[in-house]
Amino acid sequence: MDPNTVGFTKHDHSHCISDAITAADRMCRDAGLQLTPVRKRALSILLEEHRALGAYDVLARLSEEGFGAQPPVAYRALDFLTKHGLAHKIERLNAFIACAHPNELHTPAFLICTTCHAVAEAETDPSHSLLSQIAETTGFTIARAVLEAEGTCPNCREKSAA
Amino acid sequence: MDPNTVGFTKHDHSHCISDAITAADRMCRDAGLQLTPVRKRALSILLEEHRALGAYDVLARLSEEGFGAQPPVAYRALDFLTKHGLAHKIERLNAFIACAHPNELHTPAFLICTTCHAVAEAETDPSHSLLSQIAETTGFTIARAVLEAEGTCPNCREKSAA
DNA sequence: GCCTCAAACGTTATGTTATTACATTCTTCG
DNA sequence: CGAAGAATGTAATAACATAACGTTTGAGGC
Ligand SMILES: [Zn+2]
Ligand SMILES: [Zn+2]
Ligand SMILES: [Zn+2]
Ligand SMILES: [Zn+2]
Repeated sequence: MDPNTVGFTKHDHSHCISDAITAADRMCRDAGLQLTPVRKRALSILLEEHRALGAYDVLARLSEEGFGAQPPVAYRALDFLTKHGLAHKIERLNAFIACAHPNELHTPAFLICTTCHAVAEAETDPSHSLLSQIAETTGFTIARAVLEAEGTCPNCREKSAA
Repeated sequence: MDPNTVGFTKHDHSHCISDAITAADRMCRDAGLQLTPVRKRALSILLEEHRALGAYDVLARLSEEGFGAQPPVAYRALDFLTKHGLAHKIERLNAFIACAHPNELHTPAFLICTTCHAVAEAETDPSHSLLSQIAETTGFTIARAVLEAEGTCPNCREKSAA
């Protein structure tokens, strides 16, 4: 697996935001979805931070910029983004993060560093996953999977060893 | 995998509660832990229901029975139970469920039926898991994993087909 | 058995996350 | 244009969770 896939590495952040927005724009156009100003701004806020943000964090920034100030403003935008694969909810944190692999259909897995609070999104092969196997043997049909691991990222591990 | 492992099947419920309580009693004694009345009752409430209960559901039943009526009463009991492997938190539901495999050290995986709200706990082999593999290739150290799948259980699938 | 101290418990208060309900505006399309 | 549905805004409330502090209890040392 490409380490970059997993997000604990440095990268060209200025480009990654604009690229993601462009991709989202095109995806929505192609799918007949409305990437409205609030929704687009909510996505760019998540992209800028590059970490998991609570709905109220997003809301605060949206309302500063003239959008509505009530919770549904943030929750609706985030619902749209998560529904269409542009963002994901990290259940363990009750927080949201921009998708690192849009376009591609995927079952994301997240690695959450409890020290620096970085969150990396890894791609998984759904057909080989543990849950799929369990589901197969029991007759359960999976609609959505949550795969999240908490622990220490390589960077923090290194620092604590030093 | 034994289908019973996974909890969508019928079973001898009267025994499963008392057995689990007995096992918990012994486990706590052996480990030098105090399975106090609130904690024991919280566990039996989870066992009786055999599904995921919110902390406030547990609290309501505890307070009816003369225990404290404030949220920390429930949260503290549930924290104890989850910390020592007698119960688990289902992150997707913000709810708690009695462990189906106490004693054994395990990384539980849950199958959540969105129709009947049953929750089954399956055992996993941590070393073979997807997350472990990802972690290994990226240098991430996993402390705790959340594996939850939402979908349709065999019973509900059958009914909807009929 | 008695004392000490940490753990457990109870309560008040508050913080955080999320939804319901309803009025208004914008878009789409015939 | 006009109807229908989607998107937005706001107010109110529900649901989930923790902080802080005083009191009780009981495990473990003497
Ligand atoms: Zn970036
Ligand atoms: Zn880290
Ligand atoms: Zn378990
Ligand atoms: Zn079901």
